[in-house]
Amino acid sequence: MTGERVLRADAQRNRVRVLDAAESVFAAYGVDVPIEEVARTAGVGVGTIYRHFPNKRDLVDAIVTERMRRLAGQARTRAAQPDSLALFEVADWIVAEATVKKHLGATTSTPASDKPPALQAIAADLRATLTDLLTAEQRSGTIRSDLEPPDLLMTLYGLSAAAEHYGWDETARHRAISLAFEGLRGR
Amino acid sequence: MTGERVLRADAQRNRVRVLDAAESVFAAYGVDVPIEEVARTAGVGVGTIYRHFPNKRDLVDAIVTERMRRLAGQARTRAAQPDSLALFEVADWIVAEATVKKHLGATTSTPASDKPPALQAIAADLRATLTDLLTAEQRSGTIRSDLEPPDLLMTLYGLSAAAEHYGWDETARHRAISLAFEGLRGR
Amino acid sequence: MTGERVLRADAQRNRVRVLDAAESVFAAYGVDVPIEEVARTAGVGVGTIYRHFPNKRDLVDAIVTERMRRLAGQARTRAAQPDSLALFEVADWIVAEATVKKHLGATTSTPASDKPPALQAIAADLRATLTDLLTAEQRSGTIRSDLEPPDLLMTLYGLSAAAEHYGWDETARHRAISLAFEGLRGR
Amino acid sequence: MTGERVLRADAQRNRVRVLDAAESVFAAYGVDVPIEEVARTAGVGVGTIYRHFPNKRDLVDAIVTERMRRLAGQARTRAAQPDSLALFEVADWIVAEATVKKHLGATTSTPASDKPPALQAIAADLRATLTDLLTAEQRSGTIRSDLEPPDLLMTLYGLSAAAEHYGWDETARHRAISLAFEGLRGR
DNA sequence: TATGAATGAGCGTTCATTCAT
DNA sequence: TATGAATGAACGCTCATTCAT
Repeated sequence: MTGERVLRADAQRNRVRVLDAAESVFAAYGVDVPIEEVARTAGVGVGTIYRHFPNKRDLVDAIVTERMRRLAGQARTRAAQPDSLALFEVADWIVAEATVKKHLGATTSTPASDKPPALQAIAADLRATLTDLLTAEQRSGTIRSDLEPPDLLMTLYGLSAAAEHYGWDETARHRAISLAFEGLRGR
Repeated sequence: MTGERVLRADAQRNRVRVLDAAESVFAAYGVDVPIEEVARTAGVGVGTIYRHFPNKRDLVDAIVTERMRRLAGQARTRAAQPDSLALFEVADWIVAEATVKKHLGATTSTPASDKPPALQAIAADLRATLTDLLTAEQRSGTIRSDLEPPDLLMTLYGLSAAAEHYGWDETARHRAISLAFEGLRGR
Repeated sequence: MTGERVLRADAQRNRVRVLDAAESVFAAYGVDVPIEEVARTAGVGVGTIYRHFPNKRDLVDAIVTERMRRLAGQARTRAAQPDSLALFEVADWIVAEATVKKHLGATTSTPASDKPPALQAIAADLRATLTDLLTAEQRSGTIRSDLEPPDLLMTLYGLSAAAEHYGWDETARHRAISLAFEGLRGR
Repeated sequence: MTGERVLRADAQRNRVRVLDAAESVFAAYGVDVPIEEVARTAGVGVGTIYRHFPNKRDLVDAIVTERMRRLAGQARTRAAQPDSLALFEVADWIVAEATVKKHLGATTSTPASDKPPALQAIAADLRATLTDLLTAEQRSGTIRSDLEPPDLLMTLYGLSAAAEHYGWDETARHRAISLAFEGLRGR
């Protein structure tokens, strides 16, 4: 039993190494990079990757899910103590994450029926948090009351896509988000 | 001479068929679709495609260039008689075009040094037109004077990406653009 | 009838242009060069080439046949007035011809059952002439009497292959042939 | 460690199978034969070939290099105890090897700048050995003193080409080499 | 269990040959 | 009849996935 435990720990460490390697490799060269490259970066054989992730798609989804989980958690925490900056900050985190081939953004903003259930649940959670933040801002009058959650989501999607495309640093990101929020704020 | 004309006409028709097929196939399945699929859709052999376009990349570029040429032309014409709606309309055309894998948007908004010169020139032309329209609006006070052309381009990029992702119809598109422009307009 | 004659003359001219183009193109880039390249060089369409030569192989054979015909003719003429230099001179012509991918040499020296009858006949004629010259030299004692025609042919083949490979000029060619003939001459 | 060894052994066996298959297939049908055919003959998938040899050219070069390495080694050993038969024997080995599309001969006799460094080095070594043998024979007066190494190389090239073309057996080979060497020997 | 060698379907591209003009 | 556009089989090569070790 202890032996099994040790093995599990080993496997777990490998899983993490693969995930880390995949994340950086995909971010750098796109998801079309061969699995072999990920294996090389992770310092494991391809077989090991396939043991943890039945196919390439699953690996990509796992990365997205992980990133999203982190994001959704942070967002929920931040939303627990809402203030006038909360929505902006959460939006900033989301846009900042927009790297790995837009996959994150894409998954954030739609039910995405072809995504694994786990991911869909997390995305739904994030959307719920965003909706909460939106409602709060509308209640305090800082965002136009005629906006719907999808308006916010689509704005975040556009910002994420642009962030990925232009490779925005923090300054550029803040400027862009501010500009977009100006529109949401209304007169 | 007439004989040559006839031949040309035939080849030209095939070129157009290929272009049309490629446009719809790429739009539907992405540019990673096999050339063979494009050929099948066009009702020609792969060799015919390669006769007209030395390689796949050139085919994609040709589509983007064509779309962009149309757009840049329309935009320039519209910009010749500028009024308070001109920028919005041009933006609407651009966002409406956003289909073929975001390539159009991507090319509109950056110098994209790896694109063929013809495309770069057209993109530059479109950017110039947009800058003109922006300046005009700023002069008439309908757009914040502290905005730079890149702010407009990035906004259009984000909108285009979202349009492609959500598959917006005209109504959704207008709403999104209005919202974004609200931000550009300022208080 | 006259009209037909004119047409024939036209066709004949095209045939020659194709043959000339093919000869120089094949010599320069090898027989693997696309037919299209030959057509371009000849200033005709590929269809014209295929009208004269049903397939690529036939075109190559036609060139070889033509070269060989010239060679066999020259050789026969020279052999009509045999002297102590005749064999050397004929050998020199043959080796000098060795360019187009060794095809000439290859065809010169074997029955080559997969070659067109016309070519085989000419090759046989050339071989006969060489045999005559060999016999004459043997009779006058300048070549070892124990040599058989195949010994001569194989020597010429080797020299031709080397000529093609090294791109010998006249000087190098003469030196090599002299050296080889020294061996044939015997003590 | 043992595990690694075993794996290596397996891969090594496949490498050899591929090399053997390629050698015989290329010898039989020429190097233009599809890689697929080599794979079929070796009883492996094409991917396996490409795992061992990045591209077709490398496979061909590997075969040539291997043959040449064997040859250069044998030659050097034989040249260490030179006697009046040494040069003839080495020449015989070289000519006997002349199969795989003349590539071997071609590489033996020229610097061949487009060949891999390893092959060039081995070819240079073989040439050096031949030069040594030539010099020795000249010193003992069995070969004309006015001959240069290139004369010998070109003779071997011609003999190899002929050997490949005619498919000489040992008897024919010996006769041809003797004949050629007669010329090198001089009066 | 981890490894990485093996597999083979699939892709981009070429080019001999055919055929509409 | 000459033209060159169209065809499509075939090739070199890649890479997701499987499997022997």
